[in-house]
This record gives sequence, C-alpha cells and structure tokens, in this order.
Amino acid sequence: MSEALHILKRHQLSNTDSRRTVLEVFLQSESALAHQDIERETGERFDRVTIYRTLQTFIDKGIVHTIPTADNGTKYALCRENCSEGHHHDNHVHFICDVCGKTSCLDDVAIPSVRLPEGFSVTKIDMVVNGICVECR
Amino acid sequence: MSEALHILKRHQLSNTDSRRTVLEVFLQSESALAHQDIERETGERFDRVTIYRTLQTFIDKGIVHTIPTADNGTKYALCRENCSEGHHHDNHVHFICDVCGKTSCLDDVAIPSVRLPEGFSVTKIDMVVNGICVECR
DNA sequence: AGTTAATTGCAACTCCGTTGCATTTTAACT
DNA sequence: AGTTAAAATGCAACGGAGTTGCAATTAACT
Repeated sequence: MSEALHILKRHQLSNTDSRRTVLEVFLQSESALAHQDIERETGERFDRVTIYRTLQTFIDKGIVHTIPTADNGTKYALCRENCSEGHHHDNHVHFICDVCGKTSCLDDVAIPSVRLPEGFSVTKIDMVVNGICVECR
Repeated sequence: MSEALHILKRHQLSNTDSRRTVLEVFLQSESALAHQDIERETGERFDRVTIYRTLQTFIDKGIVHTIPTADNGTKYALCRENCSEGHHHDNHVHFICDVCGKTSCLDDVAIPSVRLPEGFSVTKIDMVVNGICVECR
C-alpha cells in the first residue's frame, strides 16, 4: 500500500483521487507548498475549491500544518511529528529563503521560550525566520 | 505643533488631512490597527485607496511597521524605536490576545536568538505569540 | 449491483490590496 | 495673495485568495 493511502487510512479519510494526489505531491516535496504550487503540481486536474477543501481536511486531521508567508499568504507542509486531530504540535521554526523563496520547516530547531510580561499567558507561538538557506549561499 | 504634525515634518511628508488624521488615530490607539480599523476610526472620511497609500508611505518612512495576523491579514503599529527610511528595527515580539483580539507590540520583549543549522543565515525574524493578555485574564 | 453519505465541480460571491487616470490639494516661489 | 509644478486624493476597475450553496459525481458498505 502506498504511503499516501496509508496516511488516508490512518486518519479515516476516504480514498479519493484528489486526496491521494495532493498527498503524493507533499510526500515528494522538500519544501512547503502554496495552494498554487499544489494546483500546478497536480496538473490542474482538480478544482481550486477541491484543493482548498482537501487542505482544510488535512489540517483538521493533523496531516499538514500552515506556515504564514511574508506577503500574507499561506503555505502548507506535512506534519512530521504525530499531530492529533484538532491539535498540532508544530513547535519548530519556519524558514523562508530570500533567494530561492522556498519555505521549509526546520524540524530540528525548536522555538526558544520567551518571557512575557506579568499576566500574559501563551497558547501558541509562531516564529518565521527569513534569510539565505544552505542551498543558496 | 501637534505630535502628528511633528512626525510628518520630521520625515519630510507633506501635511495632508489624511496623513494627519491617520497618524492621530495611531497616536491614540494602544493596540495595532487593521486597515479596516483605520477606515472606521477616521470616520470613513477617506478613500480605502488613500489609506492604503498613506500606510505604505508610513512604512517606507519607518513610521509604522506591519504585523502579520493569524488569518493572513496585516495590522499596523507605530514604530517606537527610531526606524530609518527603508529599514525597520522592530525586533520585538508581537502578541495577539485570543480573547479581545487585540494585537500589540511587546516593545520590551526582544526576540530570542535562535541557532540555525550550519549554512543558514538570518536577515529577519518574526515572532508572533498568541495567548491571553493581562487585561483579559 | 444498489443505496447512502461523502466528495467534487461549478458558479457566484466577498474581501483585501493594487493600478491608471482625472481631479484636487499642497508647497514653493514670485 | 496669486501662480504654478508636483504631490496627493478619489474613483473605477481589476486581480488574487479564499468561501459558500448547490447539483452532479464518486466512494464505501451491504
């Protein structure tokens, strides 16, 4: 059984053409993908709306997580750790290369803790680093 | 001379109704503002486009900086430190309260340094913390 | 194979931000 | 103050991102 199929099964998602194909695109990609990238990589075979809904389903199930981009867009990447339904554990730094534009999860770089002023509590932290990646330097 | 006027003078910006009014809104606000907030606070007196252009001018001049929001929007806040033309020094953590929704600059909370893998260089770091602010707890 | 529920595609829509252009306002200079 | 050139504004129109309702299609199960 293919990896993609396995993931769908594990999350009790029905095996549809678009879900399988979108998952395969993620599995073959090293960097995070924008909605447009996915449209292109799937060969324009699926409706925009279908891809949006597929992505939303994957997010709900903890299969992918989102990454905010500098221009107020969203990119999507597979969750490495075991994210559970409705709760993500993507406590890692996201990196955007200024040269190649690729967005990637630095899975091994944990977000450092930060001391907030008295009375503030934390539920979520996003850290996005821009710079030049190891490929482009 | 009003504070707003002073800021405009200092950055060699002509003193127009919209610029003065938008600046005054910022000066009177504790939290960061979305474009919509500014439209409302200025009494719908200016065209959307004018406000967008005014904000862009302020960003270019280092008067305000942007803050990404969770839903891929943008908020704007005055720069406290002296940002120079074309270069911002907003090296502080941004905080979004899950209860009141207000976005604010934690000017006193510096972004902690982070160790990236070998070969990666850094040009910019964004850190956005979600949680509950001191007012809402 | 047939039934039911889930998924998809299509059309339409909202929202955010941008661009071109004609009109108005500002600022600088008599 | 009046003139003028440059800058700023308002309007209309556009483009992209994401959403919603609904009818048609497909998957999963007996």
